Amino acid sequence: MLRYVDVVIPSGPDRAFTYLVPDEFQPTVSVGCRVLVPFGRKYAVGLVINQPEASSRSSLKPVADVLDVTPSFSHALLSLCRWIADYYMAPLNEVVRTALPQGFGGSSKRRVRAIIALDDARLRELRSHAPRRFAIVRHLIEHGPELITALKPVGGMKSIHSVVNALEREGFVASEEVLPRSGTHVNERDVVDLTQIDPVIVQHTIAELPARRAKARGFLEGVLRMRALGHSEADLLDLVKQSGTSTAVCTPFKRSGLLHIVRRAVSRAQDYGSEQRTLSITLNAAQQMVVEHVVAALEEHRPYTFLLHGVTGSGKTQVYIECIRRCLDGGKSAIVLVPEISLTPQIVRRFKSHFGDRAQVVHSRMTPGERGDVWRVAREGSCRIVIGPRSALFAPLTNVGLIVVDEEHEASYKQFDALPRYHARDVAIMRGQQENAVVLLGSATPSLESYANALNGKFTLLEMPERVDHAVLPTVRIVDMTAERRHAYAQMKTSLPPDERHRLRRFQQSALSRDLREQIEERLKKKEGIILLQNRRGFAPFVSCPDCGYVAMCDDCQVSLTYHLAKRHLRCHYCGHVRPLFTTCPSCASPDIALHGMGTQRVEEELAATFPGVRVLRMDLDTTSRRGAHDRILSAFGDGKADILLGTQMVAKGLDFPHVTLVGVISADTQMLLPDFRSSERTFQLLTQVAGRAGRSHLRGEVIIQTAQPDHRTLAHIIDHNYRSFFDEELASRSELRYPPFSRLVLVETKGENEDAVRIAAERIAGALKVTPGPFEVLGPAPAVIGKIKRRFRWHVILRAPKPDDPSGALTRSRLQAALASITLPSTRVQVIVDVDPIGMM
DNA sequence: AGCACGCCGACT
DNA sequence: GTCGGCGTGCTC
Repeated sequence: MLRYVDVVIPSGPDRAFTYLVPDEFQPTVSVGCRVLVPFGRKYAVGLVINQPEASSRSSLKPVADVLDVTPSFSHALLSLCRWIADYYMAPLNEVVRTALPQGFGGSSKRRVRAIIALDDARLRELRSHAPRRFAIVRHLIEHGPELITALKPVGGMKSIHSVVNALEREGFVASEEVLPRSGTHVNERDVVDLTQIDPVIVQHTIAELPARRAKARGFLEGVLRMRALGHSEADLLDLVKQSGTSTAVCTPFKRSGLLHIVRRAVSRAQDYGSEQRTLSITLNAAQQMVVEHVVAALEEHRPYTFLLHGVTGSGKTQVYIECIRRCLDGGKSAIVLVPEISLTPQIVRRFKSHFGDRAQVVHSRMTPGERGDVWRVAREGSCRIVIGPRSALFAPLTNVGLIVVDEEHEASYKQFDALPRYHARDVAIMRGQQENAVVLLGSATPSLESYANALNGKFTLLEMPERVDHAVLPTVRIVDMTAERRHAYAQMKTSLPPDERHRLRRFQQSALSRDLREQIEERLKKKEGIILLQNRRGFAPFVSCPDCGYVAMCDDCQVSLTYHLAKRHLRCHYCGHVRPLFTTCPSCASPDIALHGMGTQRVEEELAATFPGVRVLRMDLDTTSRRGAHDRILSAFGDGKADILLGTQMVAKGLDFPHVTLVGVISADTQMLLPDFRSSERTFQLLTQVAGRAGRSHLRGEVIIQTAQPDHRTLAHIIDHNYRSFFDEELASRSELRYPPFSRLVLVETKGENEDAVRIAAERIAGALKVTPGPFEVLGPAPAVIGKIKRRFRWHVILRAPKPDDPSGALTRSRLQAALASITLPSTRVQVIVDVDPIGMM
């Protein structure tokens, strides 16, 4: 009998803990099950990762409860978590936490209640000598029991725990642990069983009701209405709410047998109201070919990775849908990864219309409960397809046959701001390997890494070079904004009186070149759609004093503040702090301001001034922060309620509006000039993607890219729609500079409020690495490009390991681990962050 | 990761 | 005596 379990605790430290298994749980507990365990003074959800034969410890606590009948984590999923922990140098418990739905890996919370009367003499005494403690007790008496976290602001103190402990010792309060959410308890609701109803009798009852029972009448009428609509069940609470009564109305009806009320487990897993019927798709020859390759691999039941390179508008989604259908026909399930931003209702509806409730969508706007429901139905097998961003990768589906990674080049697949810092595309490939599943990566602009893998034989390359329905790729033109500027300057000068000409030093250049302006004019006349990209939000990205050169900076971050027009304030795009625009320069008291650069708000304003009456929809972080705003903007544009869709990179992703014939890029420069070895790749991807929004029907599309660097190499490949020539050139440059895919990078960041401590930590880490012999070079230490974010200074050390010297990266990781273990940090308040295969290095 | 505990110093 | 700030150590 295995009487012990090793448990990792998602909300705990980076270790496993051993527990005893009481006899009653012996039959149910196994590796991969979630358990509830006593941990310190709390109860925590844990995951069984091992069942050891024996334990050397004398005192072990017993498992308090088993939360799964069948394991939540299959062997394959658990070993995937182990791989992530190892490869990304992340704690296993953190990996498990990300693999579980939000909140499912929690621990108990302490709830405190008062056990003293308000008029007690001891309380008066407390009031006089410890007013803050008194405030807590009074709050508890007045508001009832509270979680200790809710008490923090009441006392206005930092260390609330010791205070509550003291109060508990002295008999003022008592506390208990509230168990964490575990997902074992299904939500239940009361429903009226409409199949058991005789409408004639109900009608009769309604007629018999006395006049004063108008609400009961309304309730019964609601029941009849639902039945007439063809429903078999009606939610009791909904009926009650509609008739403005309480659940008490139905008790007499229940007793008389008029209504049958049953309790139902309900799931909030979305129902988009779509039918289960399977729509047929007609695939063209190229699409058919791709599907056949994938299906052949599915039938082999061996891991296989395909890279589908299909130009924008080549019909990749149809291919995914057909592949998934064939996967389901083979009795297997599927996962579809999509970048968060492209989880538009358009896409969701397409999947839903083909697969109905067999497909479930997870996205960031869902509540934790909704996500938990999807996870549960995936586990139970009632849903076979999970669609979502990064985290959908961990869906507890069994028998996964296919994993689709749409837009595989998207940077958002790499988690960079939390542990584990994993790349969902790469983990998808790993999950495919471990579960003998086919992985289908799709993109119009594959990442350099993936395309290189396709050429070297690790992946199989599939191509769709043509658009569907005989649509053709748009023509792309470059407009030189420096020439434009010279022209505008000359014009402005000649229009001024001679004695003022020499005083003109600066003028505000227009966001729109003459060429773009003419094209917009033409589309407006023809009622064709226009999309404009300006990848910067706000009005002016930086603000300065024209007299002394002072630039408004964030106090907490090393970045300039952006002026926002709507609220007329300055905002930090890193920490969100806002501050009013200065009325006089804080440095020299000059009353003037200079607004520099061009954000979406400024472009919006100029469009309104240039084209009176034009209807512009702006789509950026500021207009899409509210739930559903994103969708509202897109459907408004799709319905022709606006002429121009203007926005940041959001407008580049996966949108399909057949009436759009013009795409304008206000400025390609910000993207091209970023100090990052991937900036060319990003530029190519962003501009190709946004260009792909034009001409997706029989109407020919046109793209205008404005830039101050018309000769930039990347632009030539975009004009030609030539991915391959871009790839070859960029690969050569990566080779020369020894960047990925020729090497593997690991970024080590130190971070903290004490600048010296952060610097010293980085120096020690770099020092230790430099004396560690290993197949890598050490770059740095150096301050990060953005040297401070949210008051915390940042330093970087970069490891670069040529691929041939350390193909798996294992050597680099173990040497780094050793180096980190060998040093002491100057302060515990310096954080060390390891990012394997970093995506951004700013 | 919490959380407790022990120390010092500021403040009542 | 109360509280914050900080370092240190523990959780099966």
